[in-house]
Amino acid sequence: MNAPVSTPTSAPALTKNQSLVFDVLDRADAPMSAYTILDRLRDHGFRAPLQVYRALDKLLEFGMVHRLESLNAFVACAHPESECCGKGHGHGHGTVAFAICESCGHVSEFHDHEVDHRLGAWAKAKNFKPAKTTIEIRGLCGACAA
Amino acid sequence: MNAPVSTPTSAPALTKNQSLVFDVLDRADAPMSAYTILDRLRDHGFRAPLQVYRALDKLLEFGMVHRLESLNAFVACAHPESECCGKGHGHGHGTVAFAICESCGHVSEFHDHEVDHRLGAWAKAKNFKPAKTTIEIRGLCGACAA
DNA sequence: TGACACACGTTATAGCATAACGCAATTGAT
DNA sequence: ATCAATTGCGTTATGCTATAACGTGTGTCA
Ligand SMILES: [Zn+2]
Ligand SMILES: [Zn+2]
Ligand SMILES: [Zn+2]
Ligand SMILES: [Zn+2]
Repeated sequence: MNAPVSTPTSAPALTKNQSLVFDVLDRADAPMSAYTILDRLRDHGFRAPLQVYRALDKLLEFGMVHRLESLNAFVACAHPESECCGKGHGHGHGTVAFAICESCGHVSEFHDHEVDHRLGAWAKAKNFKPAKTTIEIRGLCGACAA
Repeated sequence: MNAPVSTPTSAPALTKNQSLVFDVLDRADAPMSAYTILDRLRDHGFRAPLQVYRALDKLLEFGMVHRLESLNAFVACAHPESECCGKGHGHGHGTVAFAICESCGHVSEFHDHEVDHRLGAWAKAKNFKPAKTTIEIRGLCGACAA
């Protein structure tokens, strides 16, 4: 009864908890911390942080959610469809960058092939094997900077 | 008696606590968390996290220390001398990237002008005003990947 | 049927960071 | 000299973020 429920869609089947967490993030207009997500889901039976973290771990693994390291918070994936660096595992995409507005909280997710390339070139030259790359720009969005 | 002690060098004068914290980081061969720094300085009279965090805040402000967001840890600045993007406030440098070995903890700090340029161009196009940019590559260094 | 994998729930604990108070020393007017 | 503003410091308490360790239930597949 706790197994994932398969759906007619292409995305990986999500369990109930994973769906609840993803829906909260997908509807949010700013990054959310795990504990904020927890509070939003108290009415759906969530009682402990682990319920959130376990769902987040899976959603991160599926590539449906991103963690913003500079905020200790999470966002639903909203990367543009440009699959130029897709890695082929279904939804997958290459390294992505985030622009985070410190005033309104809005996050823009984008991919820049040249940035990826330059960082990859540095790694290759130094014989460094990248596993995960974080790029986050904090600042003010166009609307808030005006 | 708590005022900074001026020195014949060019760097900003550091207070006793700031010097102690910087020395610990400068001698370390891997990033250190604030609490680890605290433990190293118990013998020098440190008793509370705030003593560390306040020193770190100043050192970050001076550009002598960097925070690694993906690790919640700190490193002494070790950027190469290339001052191509120096901002002129003494030691200052432009956006810097970190390659962090998940096996041995070694951190390489580097600057890539083209990456800076591309991220700046994106920001300009989107009318986003960057305040601080984080670039961190987690992976395995040459020595550990062998 | 039994071994296994996986999602789940709960309690406790670990690790990271700041709020709020008050004191001491320095600085730089007036 | 004296006062006000600033800065650094020390302490206590608190809050936020994340994981360890345990046990349960359920579906899968020899
Ligand atoms: Zn994405
Ligand atoms: Zn904004
Ligand atoms: Zn540096
Ligand atoms: Zn290494």
